[in-house]
Amino acid sequence: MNSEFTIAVHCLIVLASAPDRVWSSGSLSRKVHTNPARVRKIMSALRRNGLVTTKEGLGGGYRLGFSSGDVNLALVYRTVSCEALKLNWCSDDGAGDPELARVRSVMDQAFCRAETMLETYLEQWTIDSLLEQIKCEPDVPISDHFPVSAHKDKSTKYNINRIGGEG
Amino acid sequence: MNSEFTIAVHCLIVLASAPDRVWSSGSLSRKVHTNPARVRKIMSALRRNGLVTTKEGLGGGYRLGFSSGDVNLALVYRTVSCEALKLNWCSDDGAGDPELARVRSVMDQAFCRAETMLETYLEQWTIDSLLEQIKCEPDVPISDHFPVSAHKDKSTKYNINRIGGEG
DNA sequence: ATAAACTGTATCTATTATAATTACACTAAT
DNA sequence: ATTAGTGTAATTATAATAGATACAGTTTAT
Repeated sequence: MNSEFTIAVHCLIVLASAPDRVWSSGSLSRKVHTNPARVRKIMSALRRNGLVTTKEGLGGGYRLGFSSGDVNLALVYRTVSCEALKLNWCSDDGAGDPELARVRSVMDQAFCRAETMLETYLEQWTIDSLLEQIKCEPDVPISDHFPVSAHKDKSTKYNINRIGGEG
Repeated sequence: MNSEFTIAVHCLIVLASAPDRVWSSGSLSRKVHTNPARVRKIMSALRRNGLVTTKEGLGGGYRLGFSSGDVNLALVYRTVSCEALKLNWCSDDGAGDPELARVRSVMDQAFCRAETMLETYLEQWTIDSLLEQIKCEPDVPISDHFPVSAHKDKSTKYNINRIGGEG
C-alpha cells in the first residue's frame, strides 16, 4: 500500500495527541519524515472530507475535524483512495477477449467483497483506540523492521519552514 | 496489487479448465496477455509450492499440481507474496525515532490482522469455485472497465514460441 | 546423435508509479 | 508591508513493475 495512507494516519495521530494546538505542514512533516508539500497535499484531501480543519495565513495549520473517537481508519483509507486490493490485469489494449472479461469480472467481484470486509474491519479502529495502543507500546520494539544505520541524526533534510517550531 | 497474482490465478484457471492437457508458457502467455518469460517466472514460483507440476523438454509445460478443488486463492496469494496490505512507511534511514517506531508497531499489528482476515476469506475461493462462477458469467459484462479500442486483433505481440499451438 | 521445443533463470531495457523538489499565488496575523 | 502559513501545480528523481532478449539445460522425436 502506498505511503499516503500511513502519512495520513500518522498526521491524524499527531493532531489527536495535541488537540489544543495547530500544526503546520512543516512541523508535521518532521514528525512523519516527509516534506511539507506532500503533507499539505495529503492534508488537503483529509480537509475535503472533513477529517481535519485548516487555517491559512500566519499561525495557521491543521486541526482535527472530528473528535478523535469518531475518526476511523476506514474513513482515512477511503479518503486517500488506497484501493490496496484492486486487482491489476494485463490487457494492454483492453477488450477483445471475452474469456478474460469473464475471469476478470468474477475475480473483481470477489475482491470487491474483500475490500468491503477490510473496510468494515478498519471502521473498528479509531484514532483514539490507536493512541491508546501506542501509549501501551514498549519502547523501540520494531528494531527488527529496519537495520540501525551508522549516522543517526543526518535527517535535517526536511527542516524547511523551520520557524514554526515544535511546541 | 501487482499483476503477478492475477496472472497466476488466470493461469491456474486455464490449467483447471483443461486438466488433461499440458500447457506451455507460450500458449498460457497468449491466454493471459503477457510474455512467456513472465509466465515461466510466475509458474516456477507456483511449482516450488506444489501448485503446479512442470515438465521440461519437447512437449513439456504445466499441469495443475492439486485437484482444482484443493487449490485456493490464499495459497496463490501467499505464493506470489503479494503483501497487498503491507504498510509503507517513510523513514529514510530508518530508526532514530522511537515515537514513529511505536506508531508503526501498532499499525503494523493492526494490518497484520487484516491480512490474516483477508487470507481466511481467500481460502474460501477454490479454483473450482471460480470456474463455476465464470461459467455462469454472462458474456462481455465488464465493458465498463476499459474502453473498447478500434483495432481488436492486433495482439499477435506475444506470439513468440508459437509452434506449440492451442489444442 | 542431433534437432526441435520446451523450462529455468538472469540480465538488460522500457515504462509506469511514487515521492521529492521547487515555485508561486493566495491568506491571515502582526 | 512583512512574515508565516496553506493550496496547488509543475518538474525532476527514484523506485517498482513489466517487457525483451538470451542462453544453458532437458526431453522427445527422428
